[in-house]
Amino acid sequence: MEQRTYNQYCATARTLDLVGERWTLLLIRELLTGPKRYSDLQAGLRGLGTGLLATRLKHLEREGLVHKVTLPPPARTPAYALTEAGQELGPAVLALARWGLKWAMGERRTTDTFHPGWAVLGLRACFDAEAAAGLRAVYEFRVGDEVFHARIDDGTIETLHGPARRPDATIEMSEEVLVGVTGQSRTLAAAIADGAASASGDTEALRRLNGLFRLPSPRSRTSD
Amino acid sequence: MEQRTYNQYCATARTLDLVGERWTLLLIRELLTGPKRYSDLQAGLRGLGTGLLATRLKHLEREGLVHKVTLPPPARTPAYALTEAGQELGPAVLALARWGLKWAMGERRTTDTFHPGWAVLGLRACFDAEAAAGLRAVYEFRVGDEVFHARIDDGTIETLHGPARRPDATIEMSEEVLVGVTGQSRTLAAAIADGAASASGDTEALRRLNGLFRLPSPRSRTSD
DNA sequence: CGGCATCCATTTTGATACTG
DNA sequence: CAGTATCAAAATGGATGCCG
Repeated sequence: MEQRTYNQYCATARTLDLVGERWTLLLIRELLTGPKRYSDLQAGLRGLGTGLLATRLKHLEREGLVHKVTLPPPARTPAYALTEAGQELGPAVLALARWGLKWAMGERRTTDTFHPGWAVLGLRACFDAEAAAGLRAVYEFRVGDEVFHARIDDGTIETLHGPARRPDATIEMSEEVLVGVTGQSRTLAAAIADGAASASGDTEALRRLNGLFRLPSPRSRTSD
Repeated sequence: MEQRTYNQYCATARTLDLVGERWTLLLIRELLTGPKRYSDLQAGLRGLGTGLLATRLKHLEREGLVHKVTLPPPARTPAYALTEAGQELGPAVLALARWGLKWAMGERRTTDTFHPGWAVLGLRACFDAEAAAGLRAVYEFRVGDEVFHARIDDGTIETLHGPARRPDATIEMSEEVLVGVTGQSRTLAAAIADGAASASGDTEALRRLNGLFRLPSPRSRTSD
């Protein structure tokens, strides 16, 4: 089973040799918000069969982008995490996401799955480092039965799956509302203002929240 | 013939629905340095059959990322160019390239093809906007029978195929030397210093050239 | 649950031959 | 040169079955 390659001495092609196959970058997207178990990965990637998932994981492991870990007690169950090399694909994945937010989102189709983690990663894609200068805050997001948190520290952001230890502020909303925010049919601020989302915690942290993310104005590709 | 999709309401997945198929991002990479004719695209993408190239181009055209143009006189031949939406994939492609420069380059294999344009795009990937503050210069690169130019204007860079109208400086080298620079077995400055590359033109422009690009230190993925 | 193996229907792709 | 047409080889997806 020879590995397929573009056979080009080019940085882009070499990267795509490693992560350009179908599902691979989405697998990495899943892991960018923290380690995940096999079944969680399957759940996040409907359509990816168990066999292909195993193949992809083994490939990424062999190539040093992913490694197998054992979740800390009380879980003690095996999971997959990104190595440093894998983590550093974050900027590339987020660049693809930024492009998609501007040029490809549109409405949610009835056949589209949706997971809150994708929107949380979208926050990271839209994070405005300059607007966060001097801010140090942890926000917890509760959506349906999923919890995420964003840790902001003076121009840097980290978005992880799971609860925060001591969040400065907590924002809670339904999955539907988050879908609306993702597609920019409403802003997070508007959702909070009209009660579709509830926010609590440190007033100053909440006040600064709105300015931290700069969403691109959606554009149509067909009319240029 | 239904188009395959991940069926996810996620910006990354939507982007990959459009440009995630094999060869597509490399096709866009080719066009990032300017319009190209059908046969030039084939030449840059060995292994991509003519049938698939036609399919990909038609798809990208239909999706509004590429449009067909007629090259200005005296060429007057049909070519393909990126639309605004297509151009804006530049940051994503360059992010993949930056990752590859750090984590995936290694040596050139005997089976690897190489085109100077890829290295020129690599320059764009490594461009350090802060280091270019206040600089306005056009550099022309001659490698083998290919010519490119980089136009730098106070923190922005544009790298295009073809000669510059009035370059401030010209750098010339063989393809082998450029391969060495790409793989970081030697720096551009060193190549100029030891005569492997020749540079001429405005002294000030040449003096600032070296600081403009920050290459990542190559790292191994297997030993972390 | 985690993970690999197997079988099979569909798609994608790669390589080449062919046409205006 | 710019593509179409054709066909063989891979890759994918989906279902299942197995084993610890």
